[in-house]
Amino acid sequence: MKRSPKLTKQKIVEAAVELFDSQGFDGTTVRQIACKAGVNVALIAYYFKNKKGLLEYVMVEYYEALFRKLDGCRHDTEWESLYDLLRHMLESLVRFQSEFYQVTRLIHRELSVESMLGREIMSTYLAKLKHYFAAVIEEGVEEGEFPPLQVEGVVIQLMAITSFPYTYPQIIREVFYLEPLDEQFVEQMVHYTYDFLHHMMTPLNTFR
Amino acid sequence: MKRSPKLTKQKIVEAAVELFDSQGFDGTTVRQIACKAGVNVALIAYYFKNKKGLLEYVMVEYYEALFRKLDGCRHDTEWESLYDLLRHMLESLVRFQSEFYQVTRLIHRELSVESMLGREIMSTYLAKLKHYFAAVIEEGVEEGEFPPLQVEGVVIQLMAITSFPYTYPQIIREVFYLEPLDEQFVEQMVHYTYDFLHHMMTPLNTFR
DNA sequence: GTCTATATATTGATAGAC
DNA sequence: GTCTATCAATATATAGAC
Repeated sequence: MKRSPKLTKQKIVEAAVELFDSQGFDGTTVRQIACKAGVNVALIAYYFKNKKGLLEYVMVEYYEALFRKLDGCRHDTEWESLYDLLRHMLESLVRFQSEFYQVTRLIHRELSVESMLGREIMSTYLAKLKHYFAAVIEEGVEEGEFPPLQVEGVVIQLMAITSFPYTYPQIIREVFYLEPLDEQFVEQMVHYTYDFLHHMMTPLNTFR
Repeated sequence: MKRSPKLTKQKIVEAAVELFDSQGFDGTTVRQIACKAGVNVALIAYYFKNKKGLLEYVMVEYYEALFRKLDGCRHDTEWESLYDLLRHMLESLVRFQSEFYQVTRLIHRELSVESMLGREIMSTYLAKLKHYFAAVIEEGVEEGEFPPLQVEGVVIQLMAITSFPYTYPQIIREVFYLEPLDEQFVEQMVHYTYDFLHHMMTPLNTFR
């Protein structure tokens, strides 16, 4: 029985995302993926060369989609200040991470193990992500819209705040009894981020 | 050739920490651990029952030490306000995570995979950690030292900010070109955390 | 406490029929 | 594109000598 190639490939990706997310990359076998996807094991090698190739495909797809969305903030939406743009971008980031929460978690986890692939992802996509936000902040500082602030420090903390609930959703669930995927929580998260930003932009602070 | 049991056990733990940290739990074999520790493979089962038991031992040891240190903030050091105590506790947390950076990273990573052990660690130690900080903040709010604020939200963000550099040290290194284990960086981190706290305590903010 | 030797299972990947 | 069958490597865990 032949199947549409597009469908088979997609089913493998979906199964892999689910299993990599819940069990980790090394904790997942190609057989489990094939079984969950309802396809033959050999098809993983056919479409993705090997298990690592499948992981790489998922990671690249995720970041390409993220940057398409962030580019949309720059060009599509109307923003009347850099502060406004920054808020748009941060909200987009939070919502993207929430929407693709499984890939978000699995990427961050695999990023934390020492590997070639992790290093490549960091040097390309994470460096780009940092630059997207740092550039806007730097521009705001230069134009006098923002007070002088340590750009890198702000970006690190923005990354920390926005990623935490989606890399450790179980902590949010089992320690704080909140549901990180609820729209209510997402709005709360966006609010937190806005507040943090607002504080950073308040000149009277001692933040250096 | 007989060896001191204390030494052998410790050598296994040290090797395991290093390998679990860099390669992940599932990515590490008991043979690698035994080899790195310079002991026989069978001794892992002798001392820790199995690989999972070794991981559990490392995690429990880490959190027990952390809480001993945090308890020290409450009782040993002199603090003249709850704000002061909170700062002491946060600095202790940051420095502890920096000192045992390998275990910090491996625990956070393994916490992000769906497992019985992870759930147990969360429901005991992370819940306790949350309570340690939440209790001080709540006390401060009740006594009027702090303005009214959403305690849980503050704790989530404190956890996010303080843990990020030690769960993703490679991001700090390869994207921001900073060394997360330098005393200079640690001081910067403590400073960030203090600043965040200071902002939260400033009543004029819109943080709810 | 420490070792060797081994049982048992499972892994990722592929060759080749269809 | 999809399948079966299988290879070769590696995994954890343990039994039993020392």
